[in-house]
Amino acid sequence: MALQVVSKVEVPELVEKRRGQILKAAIELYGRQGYHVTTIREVAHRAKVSVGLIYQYVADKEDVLFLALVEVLDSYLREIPLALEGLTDPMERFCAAVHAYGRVIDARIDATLLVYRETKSLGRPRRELLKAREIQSNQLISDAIEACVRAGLFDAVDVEMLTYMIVMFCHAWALKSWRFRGRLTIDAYLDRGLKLMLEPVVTPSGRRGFLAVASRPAAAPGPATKARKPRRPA
Amino acid sequence: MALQVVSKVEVPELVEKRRGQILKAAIELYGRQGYHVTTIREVAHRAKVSVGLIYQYVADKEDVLFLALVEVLDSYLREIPLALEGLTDPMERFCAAVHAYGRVIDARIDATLLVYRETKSLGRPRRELLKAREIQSNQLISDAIEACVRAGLFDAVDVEMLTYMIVMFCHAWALKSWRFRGRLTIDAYLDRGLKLMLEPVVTPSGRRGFLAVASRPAAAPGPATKARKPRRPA
Amino acid sequence: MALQVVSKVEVPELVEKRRGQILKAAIELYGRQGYHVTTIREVAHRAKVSVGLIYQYVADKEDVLFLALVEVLDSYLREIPLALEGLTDPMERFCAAVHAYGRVIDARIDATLLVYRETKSLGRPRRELLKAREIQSNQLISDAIEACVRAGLFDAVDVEMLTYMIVMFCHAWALKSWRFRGRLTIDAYLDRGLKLMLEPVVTPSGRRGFLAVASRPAAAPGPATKARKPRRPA
Amino acid sequence: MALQVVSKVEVPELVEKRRGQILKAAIELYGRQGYHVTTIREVAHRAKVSVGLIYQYVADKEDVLFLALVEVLDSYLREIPLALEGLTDPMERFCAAVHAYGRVIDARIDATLLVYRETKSLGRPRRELLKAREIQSNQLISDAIEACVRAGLFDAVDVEMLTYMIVMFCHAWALKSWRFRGRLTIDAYLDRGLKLMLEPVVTPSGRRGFLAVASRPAAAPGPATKARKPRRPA
DNA sequence: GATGAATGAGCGTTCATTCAT
DNA sequence: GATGAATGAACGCTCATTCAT
Repeated sequence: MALQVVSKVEVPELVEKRRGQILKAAIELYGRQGYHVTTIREVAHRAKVSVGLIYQYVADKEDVLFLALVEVLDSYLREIPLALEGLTDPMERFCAAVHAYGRVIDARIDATLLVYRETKSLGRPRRELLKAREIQSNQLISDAIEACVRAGLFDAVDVEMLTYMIVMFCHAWALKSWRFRGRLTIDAYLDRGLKLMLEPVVTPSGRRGFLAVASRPAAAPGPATKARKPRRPA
Repeated sequence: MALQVVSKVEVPELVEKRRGQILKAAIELYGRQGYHVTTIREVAHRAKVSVGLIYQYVADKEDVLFLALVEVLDSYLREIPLALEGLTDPMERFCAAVHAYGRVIDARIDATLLVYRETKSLGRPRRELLKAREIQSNQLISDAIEACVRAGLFDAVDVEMLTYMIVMFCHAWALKSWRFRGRLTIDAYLDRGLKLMLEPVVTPSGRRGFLAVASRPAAAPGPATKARKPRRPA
Repeated sequence: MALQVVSKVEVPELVEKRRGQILKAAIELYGRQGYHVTTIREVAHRAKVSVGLIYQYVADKEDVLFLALVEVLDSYLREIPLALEGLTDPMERFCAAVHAYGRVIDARIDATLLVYRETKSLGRPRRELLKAREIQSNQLISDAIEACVRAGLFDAVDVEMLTYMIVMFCHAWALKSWRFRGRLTIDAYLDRGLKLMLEPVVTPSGRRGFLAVASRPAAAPGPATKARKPRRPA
Repeated sequence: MALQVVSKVEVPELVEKRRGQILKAAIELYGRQGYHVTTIREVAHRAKVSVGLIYQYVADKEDVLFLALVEVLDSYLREIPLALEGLTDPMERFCAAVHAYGRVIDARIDATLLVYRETKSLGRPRRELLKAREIQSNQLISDAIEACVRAGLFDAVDVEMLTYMIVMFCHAWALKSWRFRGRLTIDAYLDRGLKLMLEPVVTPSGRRGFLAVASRPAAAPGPATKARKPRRPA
């Protein structure tokens, strides 16, 4: 199938390791310079392997792009659940999810833009697979929203639309990074946005929890955010 | 300067006409297939001119991209003021501006995505020029917001942030068109979004006007929106 | 015939005038940058005419080269007899001829090199024509030599070989101009060379005349030679 | 530096071998047709390699020209010392040097002309390097002259001027090959020229040696000269 | 007669991909 | 499994030449 990326090498650990090297290099280079402008030679060089080796783990230059984009999307899918571990309060979980999402994006702005810029360079079926991955991320957010609704913390809302707006707002941090970067931390940015978006949604009973969560210092800073300014309560 | 695109032909009308042909073809092709994948030969062919002719009006392939992106951004700057002509009520003007913005985007989804995808392929100074163009569009929206604030229709708000959210929301129609396209018209999409975003912002006195404007059928459908389904009141 | 350069314009004075403009520009540009590197556009620009005009007086880019080379060679054929006018003494005529030759070359070093560099770019028959022109120049020199021989001023010599050496010596001023230029004037250069070459050739009776002619200051400096240092008698 | 020609392949033997192939083809083609008229494809074809391969050993077309010209000049520098090996008599060495020079030129007339025709196509620094190479060749000749002077075989002469004349005379064999080729061998040509040029220079004591050397049949014909006619003693 | 916009063949160069070692 | 030299299709771009005005 066009979806499969075939490797001439069989040993799974080797495939994992080599592809890891290659993709790391590729994501950096594609993210910085763009996919089409980056040559396989450059990727090989940066990954400290030979050109030939790449073609043992991948059939195509396009395969590299595909794997790279999948890897970026997967990193979102790994990070968000990680941030949720141990949290039980729905409001807390919701906020944690959004912040986790924002932070992965902030940590890899170029990679995020890469997804936006180069998804179209892929064939139809692979684009669909990527879309599915994105929907999975969204699901993590909308699950958190629905939990809040069920817990009576949010009004009954158009969950899909709200999810969509939140996700777009997170992505916008990367898409328009020149606008707020340097002036705001990702966390401050998210809090301001959430407050605006949730105002009409949070129930009176949810409001306390929301305020508490939103205004407390970020629980786990993570390596993603370098500077952190005190968030000013709206 | 790197910003200037020089033409070997002097006659301004000819430059206008030929560049028009070339850019139309380029925007279509770049929008559909991507910039790097599209050859100058393809552009020439689609514009029904010879390869050589393109190079009489442009110094290199990157110039074509630059002019294409400028043209797309300029079309926004042309359309929004057009939609405002004759309108005096601030609320009406605000809504008209947003809907006009949304409609140009809807009319040229691929072109909008093109801007997102390929701006990075340009050199620094040209990227800055494009950013300036975008800020001009945003200004049109934020002016409309401020007028509403002055008229007491909106609360005093963080105008910059609100503008930003609205703009991103419009762009999102293109960026995530697969999500709502076919299920919603651009106007319905905008109304739903605006309602969500403005809820905490509109003053009681503004509310009547807002509802009136937002729920009436789109005044001038324009050529942008093909299908139009009745908007369901939220 | 391939030798003919056809003009679309009939009026001979016009052809003369226009070709003059074109060739002046062409010789300058070809001489400085080389024939292949120079575009017809550049020639047109420098000649202050349009590209199209050139093609009314010439069929080909190669035609321009051909005419240019002919013009250079013809200028030699014009200058040498001019310098001989009024002179009757064979020895004087001989020296005048050589110096005249040297001076045209000095005056148009680039043009002379052009002939060496680009003759091969022409088709066979035209190359032959050029060769014939060169032989005509040589004839002027060898005629002068033979007159000296007949007058008993030179021994009976291998006239052909001597002519050849003198001609090459003149050309060498252009071919290796970096070697003596600035250190010697063309006249000093010629005198030194002639003395060396003629030593075994001049008869005792010729010697007085030779010394007299060779060591007197150049009769007509001409515009060609800028600096002029007193020739040191060998 | 602009002087260096960089190769993407590191292995020195391979570089040597491949460049050898490429340059052989290039010198032949450039020599026959001219540099600008010859395409890289033609060179590749004649060298029996692919176009791409050339660009692994050279950065651009101009590099090929540069290496070609250097190779031609170097072949002079290799051949002359070779012809001197084992010879001790200054007069013998002088004649051997000149004949060796003449023979390499005769063996590669087109290559010699190539140097004259295309040196100007190179950038300044490379042109200087070539000039330096030529001066090295000249040095070999002038060293031989000076040895003769020291041995009392030549009068004290303007060594520089004499060297220059001899060198030009050798080059002239190529530059004006149409004149004597077929009628004279290179050796006969050289002997005649030398006799003329050296007449006023050779001392009585040197004369015997000179005549002996000059009129004996060429010691080592070498592969350079194909036809050989008996030299007629002057 | 003169112009210069338009054409398109053809060149230099790149780079994804292969395959002998 | 890994290497990197070799290939050649294909692209961006130039420029001699034409021809409508």
